[in-house]
Amino acid sequence: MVRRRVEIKAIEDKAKRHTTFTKRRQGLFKKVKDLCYLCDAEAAVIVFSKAGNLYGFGHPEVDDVVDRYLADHSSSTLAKEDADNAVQERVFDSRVVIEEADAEAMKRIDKAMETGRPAWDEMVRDVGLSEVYGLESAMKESISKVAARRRELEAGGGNIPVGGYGG
Amino acid sequence: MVRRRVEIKAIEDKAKRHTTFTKRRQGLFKKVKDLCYLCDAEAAVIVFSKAGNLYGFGHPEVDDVVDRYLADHSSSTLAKEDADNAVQERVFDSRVVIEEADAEAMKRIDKAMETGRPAWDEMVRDVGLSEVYGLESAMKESISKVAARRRELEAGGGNIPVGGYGG
DNA sequence: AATGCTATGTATAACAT
DNA sequence: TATGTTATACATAGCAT
Repeated sequence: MVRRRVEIKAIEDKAKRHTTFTKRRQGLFKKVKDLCYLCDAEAAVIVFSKAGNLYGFGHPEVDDVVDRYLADHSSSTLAKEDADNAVQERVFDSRVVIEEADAEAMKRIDKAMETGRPAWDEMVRDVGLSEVYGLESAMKESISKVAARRRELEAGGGNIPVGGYGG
Repeated sequence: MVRRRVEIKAIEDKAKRHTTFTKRRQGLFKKVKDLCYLCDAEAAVIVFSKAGNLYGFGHPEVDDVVDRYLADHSSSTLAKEDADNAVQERVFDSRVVIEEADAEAMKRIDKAMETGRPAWDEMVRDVGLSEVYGLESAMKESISKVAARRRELEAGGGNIPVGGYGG
């Protein structure tokens, strides 16, 4: 039990890696919780293990924070800190891009939607940069609304449409 | 400089809260980075300060992890740890729900898309639970592809369509 | 494999600038 | 208000079960 200073490099031994992953993941989630409580913040962590398992913690909920992230970050300045602690800034105002791309792109998008979802996916392969920005932005906007609607319904308050599929 | 044991409750003093937020956020990001390096994991943290500012860290990128989360978590079991360290399980296989809701719901979705994006948003208000599951799931699937396509284009490799809006 | 223990490394609260 | 210093609380590597 000497615990030498821990080197930050990939742990090769599978059992050891798993133990470290479990312990540090727990510690990480606690840190997030404390940060939220202490500073009245909202936060989420999403972790994929090497094996591909998904672990998440969020306050108030992972999904809430992710939805807010999707709604916010494409129309504001995001300060991202990369792995070397350098800071990169990215400014991206989706509304401008949408206006530029709107007319022609939306025509193609609507056209593709008419023929059903598979074509929708394939269509993405042929889309240009401005279009993809507009498309992604529009979808993120919508998905926020859809997720909000889902939570509303899950909470039990939703108004089921006539002839709908409630439940 | 006595540093008494820290109580986990809201810090009222604004200056102190800000200092704590900054320091703990930095520490948190480092923890995530170390976890990823040590255990060959992928992870992202998203933090909204009380003031509403967005901070993020991810390996390899916040967006990559969020995209993977959106693609994965609605079709698998997610073990979520809540604020009290209890564990909740939520199983949600979207594919089953899609099949159930598909025919009628997709007709309405396509119909709404034909008339443009505003109607798309409004339509969500009238959608039922099964439909909203199918809709959300389909959108998450598609947004993954769109985001992937965007990154591809941003990396410079994309094939700009004829008559497109490249740049 | 998961959990408990404890020596020790690390994060950070209070303070100073 | 942001950054640096330092004493101390906290997280956790190594080991045992």
